[in-house]
Amino acid sequence: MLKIHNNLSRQKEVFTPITPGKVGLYVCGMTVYDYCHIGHARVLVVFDMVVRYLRHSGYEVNYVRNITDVDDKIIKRAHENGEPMAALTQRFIDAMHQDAAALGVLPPDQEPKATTSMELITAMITTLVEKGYAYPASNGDVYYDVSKFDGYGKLSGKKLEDLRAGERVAVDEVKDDPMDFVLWKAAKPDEPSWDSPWGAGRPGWHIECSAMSTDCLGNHFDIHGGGLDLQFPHHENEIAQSEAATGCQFVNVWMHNGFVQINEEKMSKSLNNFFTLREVLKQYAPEVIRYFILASHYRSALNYSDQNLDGAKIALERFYTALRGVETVVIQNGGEYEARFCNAMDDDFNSVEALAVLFEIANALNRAKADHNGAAAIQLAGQLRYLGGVLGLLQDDADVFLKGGAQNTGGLSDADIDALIQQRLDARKNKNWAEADRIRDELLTQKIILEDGAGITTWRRG
RNA sequence: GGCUGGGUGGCAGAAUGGCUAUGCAGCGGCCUGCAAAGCCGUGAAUGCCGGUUCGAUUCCGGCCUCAGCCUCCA
Repeated sequence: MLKIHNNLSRQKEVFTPITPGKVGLYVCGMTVYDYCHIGHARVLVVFDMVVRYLRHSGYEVNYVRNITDVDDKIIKRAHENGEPMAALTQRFIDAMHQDAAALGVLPPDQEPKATTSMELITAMITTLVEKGYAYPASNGDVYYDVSKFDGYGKLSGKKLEDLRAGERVAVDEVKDDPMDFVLWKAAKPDEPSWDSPWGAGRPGWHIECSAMSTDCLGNHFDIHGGGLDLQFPHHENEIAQSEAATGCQFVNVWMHNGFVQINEEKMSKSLNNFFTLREVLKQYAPEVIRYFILASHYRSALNYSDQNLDGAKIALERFYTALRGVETVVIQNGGEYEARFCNAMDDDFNSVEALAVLFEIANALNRAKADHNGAAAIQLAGQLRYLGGVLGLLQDDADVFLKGGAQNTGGLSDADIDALIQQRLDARKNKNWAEADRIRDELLTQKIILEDGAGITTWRRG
């Protein structure tokens, strides 16, 4: 029985889909004007894990993840670069898809873009204006009137009066209320724009998600996710827009993943303390990053550090070392471990405890190998790969992972290494331990670690 | 100022009203020419102060402290 922490109620609830057996899931994706950073990687991986587990549990999932391809920052960046907005966004959409694929993130079922959803967006704004929830302002913008929506603040736990008294709310002359937010922005000269009943302009950020999510999944759907920083105001505003427009509940379960922190501080564009995924991938294998993300609960803060990434690498080495040398046979279940694995995942996607179960399988697998129990080893290896696959992990060939190591450009080729190992085997045969140790040390300076087995020497990159 | 969520062994990081996390590191042993990997064993924790309870790290209250939201942000 799957339980999910619902941020709307701030507690774990038994998950009950609107339509039995089916799940509609919408996740706020990226604003494409730069490369993905580790925070984006976390959203991608966390909800990929959620989708994989929902499917493993037998649900038919319709996973929608949008792309914001028009907004102030994009327009600014395109202007700085002196390139058309569409060229800029396409470049970073392609980059994002590459990054997601590297992390083993499966493509969403639908990936709507703001710029190709303008009719939906203007239609929803029209409805909001007609119903009296929105008003055109003197400057050509259209604003949402928060005072008209009773439930405003229910997701973030904020009260309008507190928000108005907040330190950082700027007073804007054209708004009726400082908390009103923009649905449609009138175009300034040289800005990309679309026609609308209120003149040429572009959508405010929040409305696109209301329009696209209800279009793809219906007025009322199961799960909406995104980073914790989107809870307010973005998701709060989505609720206000969608529920005012449709007259029914928007979303049953709200899920937010925690931040990636660096030195105990949130990693963000505005603080300029972020690492792009591409930078990190120069140092660590993609699966190491995926493991690092899943080794903390999705709602906790995730502290980025070389030490923690190194720990993730070592943990994966343990798994792949256990899998190495065992014939790969596809097994479609986790055997005796499946129940505990699922109990962990059913508890609000507790991937950390699920990984602990995988370590137990690795331990049993190592014992089976030590006991020369080949049949048991093959079975356990299959179960480990199967359950690992539910998390999107351990699908690589063990030798490929272990010999791949860090970004080893230059240095010794596999053939060079094999030749040196052969020389060393000859030396060992002659009990020339000094020469054998010399070769081993020489390889170690290149971060090649040798492991002498029964009559065979294996190696890996450290 | 208003509102959230945290503080667990050397590190990372789960869980729990009484019993075991898990990984890394440490210590002892096995294996090895020596290592590495692996196996077996082992020490080590619940911010502070009260309360409830036979018993609290877990529930309640207060305090200290950290992070976050209230402005674009995954």
